[in-house]
Amino acid sequence: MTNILRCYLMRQFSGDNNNNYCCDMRGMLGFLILFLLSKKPMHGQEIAEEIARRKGEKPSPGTIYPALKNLRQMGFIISDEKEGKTIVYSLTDRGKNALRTSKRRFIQTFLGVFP
Amino acid sequence: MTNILRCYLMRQFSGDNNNNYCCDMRGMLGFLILFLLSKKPMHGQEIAEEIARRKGEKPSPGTIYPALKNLRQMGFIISDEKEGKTIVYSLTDRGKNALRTSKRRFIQTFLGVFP
DNA sequence: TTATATATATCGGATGACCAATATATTACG
DNA sequence: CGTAATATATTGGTCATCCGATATATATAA
Repeated sequence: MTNILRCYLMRQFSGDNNNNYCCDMRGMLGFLILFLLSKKPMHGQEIAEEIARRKGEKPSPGTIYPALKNLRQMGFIISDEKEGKTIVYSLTDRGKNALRTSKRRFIQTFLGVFP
Repeated sequence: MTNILRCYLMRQFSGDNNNNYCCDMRGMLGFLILFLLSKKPMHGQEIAEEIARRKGEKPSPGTIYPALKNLRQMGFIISDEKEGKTIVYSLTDRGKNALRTSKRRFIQTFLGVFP
């Protein structure tokens, strides 16, 4: 595991606050993808389209696929056997745990923003 | 107004999706500050402490003050006359509008994340 | 078969959030 | 008064997100 991945992991999903990355608000894309995949397994384009529906702008391939690659390398998502041209991703148990932790922090941070 | 500020403005607060910055998820700090100030006027340290309470980690001075400066330069917040060592910030009308737009986009993007 | 559309993938570059270190000003306390 | 603590502010540097461009593979249509 590279240092970059470790930092990303710590920053986004660690419950341990003894690191310097907690205040970095970047990385909502990974979080959002995990959340979307927790609803139902999807392939890359499906995810991009769902994000487009929510944000009004579709993330480019250069955004979505590296993000998926990171999440896969971290063991948070797994790709089913490639069938044809689509690759369907779903959450691993580790991904579910990561999402749970991440969600708790997200909710706590933005408490009151939602009506 | 510099180009950087314009891009930031467009990215974070514009309802116009015809720009290339909508998919950038960075900048949650500015949004969070606007939200906190909408509850009550605060000075820098108060804001930092409230964020610490929510996130579990206090943003450094090098994070919070440039963020406040940006928001001020964009006309979203205004500083009351400096009394002693504290500078109390509050939202301008433009800041309130920005927050409203930003909030709508935030809620739409993360729909379902909150319980 | 060939052409087009779709899905996946990678790379280079730009960007700006963020922190650590540092500096200054004001207040509080001895 | 001088020292310590608090609040504000700036700078330099690191970092990873994100996009645009490009490439490849598969599926569909002609």
